Order: sequence, then structure tokens, then C-alpha cells
Amino acid sequence: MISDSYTMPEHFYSDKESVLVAVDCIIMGFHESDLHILIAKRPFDPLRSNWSLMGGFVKGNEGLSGAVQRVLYEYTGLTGIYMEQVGVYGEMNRDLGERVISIAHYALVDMDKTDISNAEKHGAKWVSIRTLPKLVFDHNLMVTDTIKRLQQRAAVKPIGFNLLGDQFTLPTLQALYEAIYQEPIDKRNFRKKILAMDILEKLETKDKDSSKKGAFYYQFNKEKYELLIQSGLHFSL
Amino acid sequence: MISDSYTMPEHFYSDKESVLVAVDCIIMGFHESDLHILIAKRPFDPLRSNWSLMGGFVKGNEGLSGAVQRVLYEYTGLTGIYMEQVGVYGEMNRDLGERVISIAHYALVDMDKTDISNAEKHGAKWVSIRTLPKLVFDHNLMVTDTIKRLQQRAAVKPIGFNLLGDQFTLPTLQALYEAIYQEPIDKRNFRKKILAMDILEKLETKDKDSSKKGAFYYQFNKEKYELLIQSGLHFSL
DNA sequence: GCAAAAGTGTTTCAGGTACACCCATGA
DNA sequence: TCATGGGTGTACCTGAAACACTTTTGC
Repeated sequence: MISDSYTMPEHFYSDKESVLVAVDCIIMGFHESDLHILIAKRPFDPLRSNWSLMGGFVKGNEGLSGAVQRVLYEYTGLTGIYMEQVGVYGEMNRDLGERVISIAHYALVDMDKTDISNAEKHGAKWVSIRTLPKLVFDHNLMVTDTIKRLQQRAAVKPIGFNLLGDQFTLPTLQALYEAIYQEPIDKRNFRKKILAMDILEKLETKDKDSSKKGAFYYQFNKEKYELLIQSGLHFSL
Repeated sequence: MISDSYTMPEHFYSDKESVLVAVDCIIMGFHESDLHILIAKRPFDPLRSNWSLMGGFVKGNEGLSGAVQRVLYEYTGLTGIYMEQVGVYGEMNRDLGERVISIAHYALVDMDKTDISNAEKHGAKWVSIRTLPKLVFDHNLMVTDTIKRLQQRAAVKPIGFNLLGDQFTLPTLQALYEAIYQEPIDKRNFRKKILAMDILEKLETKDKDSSKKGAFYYQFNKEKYELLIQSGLHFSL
């Protein structure tokens, strides 16, 4: 069953070669009922000035999460942002330059609190996921994988709030979930479910910008959410 | 918002350092109503001869999935096995030796078709996940992450069949799902659901080993499953 | 004949989905 | 006054969970 061309554990780990490892960040925001992603012009060859995700190489002296935080900070100035691993993209020839293994992470940010002016000088911009251009290498695949992951995670953990400011209206929240799932949700059913979870607090103030009547602001109550989890109940949206 | 200690894209990707990348395989099997994992004595320092997952370093000239397939083949002689990525473990100091980024994958194998005699010479053995010893570094974490992932995946895709032979009885299949979810399942509800999916075929023969009455063998019908998926229906167990 | 595992249906309940009208307000 | 988006309740239906007895056969 084991062919002669393979050798057993004496040879395991014997030929250690190191490889270039990159992190690519899918930085997601929410604006005007659409999910957006921050993309930039690739600043060097190969494929210089083609559209690309935010990325950087992992340095020898930093942890993986450190590298991700660094790249995120460099492009957006943000720290302490919600991030999750999407996956590893490691086939030969996925990068036209050298062999690079890339580890994709997504970040959920509040676009209003995100200053991309520095990144903009280098061609960075927000684009709607509905009008995403062709990106370099397998970056488009990373984005679609991210959206799938986000759909799964948002269904089971209220991470969507990371994309909004401290206060938001229920119509906005609903639009966010519609953007994540890419399908319309019934207004009454949505409010019923989200309010039944008892993790939101209704405020006295209203947002009068998007309608004449105005919609009440709510805020996410993290304490209530933690209690809910500890009592063994499951979130499901 | 961007501090001076950070530089913008001119410096992105400028200091390319390569790092050691390993793959670790969580090779899972199913035996006597228990999930099992293949572990081995680590064959070199540091932590020589402590229990460890099957692993190996990624070579400069092979893709990530190639490396995983190679390690799996070296230890089990198996090819074409169902595998999925679990995640990347990349913090500094996770490995006592050098800085190593490790990418964990799990494999679902049929223990009866898996010849570990070669690996056994080097101390490899199957252990039940219920009696898993302390493994080196963060390998125990990889295992618990794998089980979580397996639970999620098995609920939505019938991957469990990869752990069984071509033929199996419904009591066996139920025991498998009970092992994955680590909780008992009602016999009648289980049979109802699994048979309603119409992805199994009942055979004429019976397994007389595990009971006097004998339980009918079934086999997984991949064609029916593909049809089910294409018709937009969702698996859910 | 009895122990041991296989096999079989029905009822109940909760949660999901579908659905339509009134309200408040600025223009 | 009317156009726009915000806010509300009910009926139905599907799928999950609970539950107990009969069958087969080797010993």
C-alpha cells in the first residue's frame, strides 16, 4: 500500500523549506443598503495597478493575527476590529510572481468611522460587492468565500452589528441582513424575530433622514447577548 | 489616525520574509461507536516522542493540497480521501522550536481500509476522541476545532459516509451521527429523516454480527444526492 | 423462552412564512 | 393632500421532538 517512492518518518520534516506567506484582508463595510469592500491598486509587479485586496506579507517576527491587524491598521487606521479567518489559498501558481501562500481574513468595519484617506492616495476605494471588478489572482474567490462565511456566521452570531454604528434603525438593520443574505426579508417577521431575542434596546430618538415619519434608533446590548449565550440559548436569524 | 510609525504602500510587501509552513492532519475514523484520531510519536526534538498529529512541512515546490495529500499518503497509504481545511494556527511561539505556521486539515477515512502498519512502526495509533491524550503544541485545539467544524459540515452535507465502508446499517449510521454530535438521537426520528432524503439504497443483505435479528445494509447513492442538490433542496440532519 | 437489538407511526408543539393595513410627517 | 417609509398582528403550515410496542433470532 505504501509505494517505494515514499519514505517513512525518518524523512518526515527532514527537508524544511520556508515559503512566503501573505495575509489578504477582505475589509467589509455597509453603506446605502449595500455591502462594500475596500480594494486598492496593486502597487508593484506583477499585475501592478490592477485591483486587489488589501494585503501584506507576514514578517518573520510577528504572529499571524499581528500581521492581519497591522495590514488593517495600515490601510484603515482601525484597531480592535472584528475579524475572522476565511481560509488559506495555497496552490502553486496562484500568484504569478513567486509561490505565495495567502491567508484570507475578513474584517467588519463601520464605514463612517473608517478613514481611508491615506489608502485613497494609493488608489484604494470602497466598491459595492454587486459591482466588484476583477481582482488579481484568486482574490475574487476569496471575496465569494468570505460572503458565504459571513452568511453562515451572521446566522448564528450577531456579528452584523459590527458593520453599523452604535445606533441604528430597524429598517437599516434589516437592509443589512438583506445585503448579507442577498434576498429580501419580510419586515414584520424580521422585527418579530430580532426583537424577540431581546438583545436590542429601543432609544427615544428617531432618525428623520431617511423618512418623514422617522424610525426609532436602537442599540445592541452586549450584556444581554452574553447572558443569552450563557443560558444556553441559540441565536438564529 | 495613521501614526508615523506606519508607512503606506511604498513599504507594503517590501520586506518579504519567508516562514516555515507545516500542515497537520486530523485523520478521523469511526470504530465501535466512537470517533477515532490517528496520532503518532513526534520523531524529533523538541518534544521528541510526545503525542502529536500527523504533520509535515510544505515543500517549496508543492501546493498546499499537495502537501496534505502527501502527508496523508505517507501515514496511511490512502489517496483520494475527503479532506477539508480547519484553519491556520500562526501565532508566534506556538511551536517551541522555530516559528512555524501550521495549517490544519481533517481527513475522513474508513478505518478498515486504512493500513497504518507503516506508521505504527513509528508509534502511530488510533485513539478515541474520548480518551485523547495531551498532544504537542496546540494540536489539542486543532482537534476540538475539527470536531466543531465536522459537526457544522455534517449537518449540511452528508460527509459522514466517508467514515464508513460502502455498506453500513442504519444503527451504525446513527451511532456515527451520535458520535459526531456527541448526543443521543431518537431512532425513529433519525430513520425517518435520513430515509426521507432518499439518498440511501436498502440492500437485501443483513449484518448479523451486531444482533441476532440482523440489520439491513444500506449504501449511499451519490447520484441521488447530486440530483437532490441540483434541485435546490437542502440537506439537514 | 428470553435477552438483545431492529424496526415501525402518531401526536404535539414551536417556529417559520405569508400576508395587508394604518400611521406620522414633510413637501 | 399625498407620497414615502415606519410600524403592527394573525392564520397557516412545516418540520422537530417526544414517545412505546412488536419482531426476529441466537442462545
